[in-house]
Amino acid sequence: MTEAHSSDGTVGKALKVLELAADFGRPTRLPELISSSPYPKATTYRLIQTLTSQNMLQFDSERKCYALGLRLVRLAHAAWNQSSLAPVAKQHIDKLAANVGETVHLAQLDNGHVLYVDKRSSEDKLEMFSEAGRIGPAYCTGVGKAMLAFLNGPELCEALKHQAFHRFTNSTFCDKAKLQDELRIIQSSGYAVDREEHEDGIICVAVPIVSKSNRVLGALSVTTSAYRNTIEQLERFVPELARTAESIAAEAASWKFPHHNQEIHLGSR
Amino acid sequence: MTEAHSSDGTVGKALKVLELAADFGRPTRLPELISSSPYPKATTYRLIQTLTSQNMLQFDSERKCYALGLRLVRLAHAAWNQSSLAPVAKQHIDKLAANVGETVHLAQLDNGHVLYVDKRSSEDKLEMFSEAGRIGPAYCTGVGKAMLAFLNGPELCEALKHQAFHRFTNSTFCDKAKLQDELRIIQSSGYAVDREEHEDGIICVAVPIVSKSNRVLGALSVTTSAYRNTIEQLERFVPELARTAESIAAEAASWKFPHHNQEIHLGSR
DNA sequence: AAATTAAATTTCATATACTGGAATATCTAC
DNA sequence: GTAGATATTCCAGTATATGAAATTTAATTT
Repeated sequence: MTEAHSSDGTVGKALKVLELAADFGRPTRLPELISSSPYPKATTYRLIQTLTSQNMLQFDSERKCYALGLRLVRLAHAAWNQSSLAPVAKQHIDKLAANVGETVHLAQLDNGHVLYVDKRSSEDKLEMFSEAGRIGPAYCTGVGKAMLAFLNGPELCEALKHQAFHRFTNSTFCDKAKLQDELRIIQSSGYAVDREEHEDGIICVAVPIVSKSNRVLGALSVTTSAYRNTIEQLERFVPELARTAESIAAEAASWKFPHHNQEIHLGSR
Repeated sequence: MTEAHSSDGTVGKALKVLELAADFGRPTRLPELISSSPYPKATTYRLIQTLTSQNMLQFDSERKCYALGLRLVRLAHAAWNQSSLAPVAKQHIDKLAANVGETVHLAQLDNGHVLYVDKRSSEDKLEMFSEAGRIGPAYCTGVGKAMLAFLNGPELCEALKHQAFHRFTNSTFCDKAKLQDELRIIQSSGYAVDREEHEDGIICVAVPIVSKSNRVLGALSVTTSAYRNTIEQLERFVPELARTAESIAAEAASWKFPHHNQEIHLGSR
């Protein structure tokens, strides 16, 4: 239903090109964009022009390359506030992180992938966007599996289509069947475990955040180093993790329209 | 030249509608969007459909409202990494914040407005998007005035068009002439001061970050409470602030293509 | 400096996708 | 059950996007 059909007319194409620019992960030259685009040269060229004129891309005239525009950062700020669990979860995560003394991640599902929307870390200073907005695989991360396990049939089916099953480490589950077995276990236990499946030396436990109506809203995890802790030690955190997830779900439900249109007096756009 | 003409065909209209949804600052109902849209009902309706299908908006079926989509958060993460000064400036800001022991802001100009892209705070924990992506006025903030002062003629002219000159506090400069006088002072002194012009009780000093070729890249500020410090005390930080700005500009210049396309193995979008 | 190659931009006839007033269907409330 | 609001679809007319090819511009080589 709410699938991102690759073709929603011109707008879909423009966003596809924008996504290409994002995928390069660095400022990109016109020919690179054109050749990686599924659309003909002239079409791609004009879409890029339009996106640039709209500040969704920006052109660096010295280096002759295109990068994502800052307008996206502004829009994402609004998106993060309006649509992510982060503002609702903030207080709860603060408390959780303080109690467990390990890194806490808040993630949501975006197109079958894990989107990290917030993070608390004992050591690091704040990392802002360098963390929030990051994406990762769903099939081999704690938060990813926790969310997948509680999706309903069609949702799961859709999400599974997007899994790459790339082998990151020796422990990575590389096929759908094994993953589905694992998901069943998670369903009954209520939490997921990542045993260095995504990154060597990194383990975590994660729980889903599920609404009253059984919709998966997101997931919460506690991550640590495999050299510092064992899975068993992490599992001690599960009850508190689960309690926090519940609180977040409850607050998300009550937070109908929490954000009032705080007046920002700016001129024309 | 690189102006955001409100009409770049369908794409421009779609983005305009997206912007409307962002401006509400909260999940919005269809009629609200339709009536605030400059386009006819059916057109707006379909643009919303397209944006939703593209995950730029998301529809909350329980509350029957549209909110900005998480795809924006993902895209913004890439934008922040590629296009903002934040990744380049990170180390420098860390050091600066540690030395001055006050809140440090990194901002850039977006369509005549101040866009905060990073922040270091002595007290607060990390605040992620709640800070990064925030916008503010240029004409009455330290970072804003610092940037305006070093724009060239056409750029300044363009930027001034977007200033609302709303009176936030008793100290706010409310007209263009006074602002321009102030900008001249900033030009010669090299730094800007905010004497509670935007928010009562908040003062700051700011310096622009200017490239070798004299282009304004951004601005850096140290903020504090008017009750804790005086402007004169803040001015002691100006030399270090200026040095940091220079380092950032230098590093930005050398950072041609710093980000290699770190392989993220995900499935299809 | 001329020649060669690559990159950026424009042209233009065509086809397609967008448009929007109005009709209709669907939901809500009384 | 009816009124009023909201959501969605129709469809002809048209503006807009399309894309192969041509042209201009810039970068490299000889």
